[in-house]
Amino acid sequence: MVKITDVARHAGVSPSTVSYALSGKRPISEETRRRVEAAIRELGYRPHAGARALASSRSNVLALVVPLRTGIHVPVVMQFAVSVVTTARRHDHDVLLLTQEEGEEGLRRVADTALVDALIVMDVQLHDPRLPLLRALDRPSVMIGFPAAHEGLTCIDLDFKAAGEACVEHLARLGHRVVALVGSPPEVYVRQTAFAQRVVEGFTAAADRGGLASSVHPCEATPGTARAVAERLLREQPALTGVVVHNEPLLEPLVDAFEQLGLRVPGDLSVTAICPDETAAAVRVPITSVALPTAEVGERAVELLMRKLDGKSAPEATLLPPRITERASTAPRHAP
Amino acid sequence: MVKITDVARHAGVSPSTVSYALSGKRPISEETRRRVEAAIRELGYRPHAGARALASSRSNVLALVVPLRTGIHVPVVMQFAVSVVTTARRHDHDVLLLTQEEGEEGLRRVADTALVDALIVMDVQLHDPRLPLLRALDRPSVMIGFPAAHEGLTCIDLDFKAAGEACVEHLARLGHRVVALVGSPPEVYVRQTAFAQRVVEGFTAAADRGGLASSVHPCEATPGTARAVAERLLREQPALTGVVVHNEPLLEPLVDAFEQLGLRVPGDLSVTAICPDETAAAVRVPITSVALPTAEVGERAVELLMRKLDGKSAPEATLLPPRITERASTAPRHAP
DNA sequence: TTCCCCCGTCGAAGCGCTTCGACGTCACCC
DNA sequence: GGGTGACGTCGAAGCGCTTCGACGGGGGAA
Repeated sequence: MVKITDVARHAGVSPSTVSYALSGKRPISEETRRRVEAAIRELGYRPHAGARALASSRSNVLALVVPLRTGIHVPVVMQFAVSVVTTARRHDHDVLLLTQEEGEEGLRRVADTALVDALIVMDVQLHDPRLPLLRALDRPSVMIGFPAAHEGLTCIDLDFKAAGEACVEHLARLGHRVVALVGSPPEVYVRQTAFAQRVVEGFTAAADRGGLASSVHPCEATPGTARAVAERLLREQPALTGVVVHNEPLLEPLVDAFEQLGLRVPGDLSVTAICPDETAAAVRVPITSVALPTAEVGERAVELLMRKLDGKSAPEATLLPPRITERASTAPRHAP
Repeated sequence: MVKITDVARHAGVSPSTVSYALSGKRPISEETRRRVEAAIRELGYRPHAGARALASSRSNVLALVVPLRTGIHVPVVMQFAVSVVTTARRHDHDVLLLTQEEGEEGLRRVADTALVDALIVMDVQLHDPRLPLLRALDRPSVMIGFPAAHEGLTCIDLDFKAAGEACVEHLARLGHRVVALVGSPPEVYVRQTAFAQRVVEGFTAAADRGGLASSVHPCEATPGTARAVAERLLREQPALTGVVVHNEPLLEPLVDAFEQLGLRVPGDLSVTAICPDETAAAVRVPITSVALPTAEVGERAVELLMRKLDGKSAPEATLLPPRITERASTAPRHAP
């Protein structure tokens, strides 16, 4: 293994000079820097991560806790993860993968052993048991999602309440008076997963405000249930003309089911969704949707951490405003 | 931060004794061990990961490279990842997440900086550019998947060729004479992704051997294309009665499409698949399938690495034999 | 010209842990 | 009863890096 002293000798400088040339923490003459860089290249030097972490008390590793629970749409989780990893790399950090299963003990372990410098937590519940721990930890953290009480914590997410409202308001503007929310699986609400709850809030508030008749239906995320869901909706609300879907796997099958029941989309029924743009655009009838900006959320989560690690201030709450994209699935309501 | 010297003082022993009590590398008296453990508990001691890595030249971290490319079914990737993380934790290791995008440089970086002790690589191509690198690295690695030439490397995967064969043979045994393979997306084959290729090999070989008429159809993994795929299959092979699906997202929509075209499953058409058991069992008509044993593969990949890290021998090639489970989607062929 | 300060570099002191060799004690065997 | 190990513990020497204080030399200000 080639170490910093080898580089130093080869470049005719002291080890500390090599270190400063690498970190830029002290000025180094152009000439010296060049010689050091040449030596590094010729010897194929790579600083030892452990030694660096020990001496600098920075591991340059971030922990990412991913949810594994049922009802969570896996591809979306992966999009967050990829965005986090990619952004972390841009900031010269790596990402350690923790599963929800490891729980609080896992968080405490990687933080207390100084394995990681900071943490990102996903799948936040309204009353998340990890909150006290995150507050107590001596390392910065960011939550993707908003718990009920988040003072002293840094959170970022799409403004799901506003997203729910945006969908209803879009439908209301088109003249729809009876709307339904096809939500996430029941267990997601039982766990009080923050984002799902907030969609319901926004949906209901906007419908009430606009005087629309509305109903909320938690639904399994299995495509096979789409037909049954569609039938139930129409049975319970025969005048239904607007649907908001917050359930990725069900989106396409649900549209199919409605059409098989004789309702054209958007002719007889307008459909909007809250999901990644790619998902919405890929459906046979491209769906008007509020984008789930996974890439942006992941990126900004990392950037918030970087600010905190640099000792700079970071906003506690970042709510990304919903952005609705009109596609082919919504249209003005038929004259009755 | 509480360190090993604090624990030592509190327990009335030397730091090295604490270390040995922790690692078990030298015998420690019952009495001393108890005192050390008590001190650790009382002080809330956690060994510093960096210091440990530096002194022992072991980071207790594994790198996992996950594929991000199109055509790869994300939930399956996640299942591998979860299994790897869980198993790694059982062996007191953590997992660093690398994206395919980081490429060879990423592998070299984490290995050369001693950030990780060993590597797991997924989404192996037949002629994977990373092979020379993995051979040259001074750290052990395991590939999930089999490249064309894998001497000197450790690989593990389901025996996809045998899986393809098993599906055809199952259909042949039921009397089917005309079969089709609904494969992964075209780009997967273009990249020569190892497992997809091998399924085709096995499928074709078994069909030829049994004298069955067969055809292979790479297919996009978008549910919306199911109807078109079904129509094409029936147009090209009107006598078709057996289908093998190696394309998770298309499985359920395809079954629906066939039924909409007037073919009952399994009455008129028998369907088998290669996919995780949960996926096969969740379809409306539960699908006879060869299981994709993601949990087992991930677990064994980690265990192979552990053996290698312990200096023990590990088999170079581990091919898991296919296990077919009969469900409701296959039946003897109708008398013509 | 003198003083001061900044630039660029060096040496040395750790960071917190593991590990090696050494040493005293005790039991056991011939 | 002395030799021989095994056991249990200690002290010290690093692991490879960062960082702090120091210092010589040169330029600008007075």
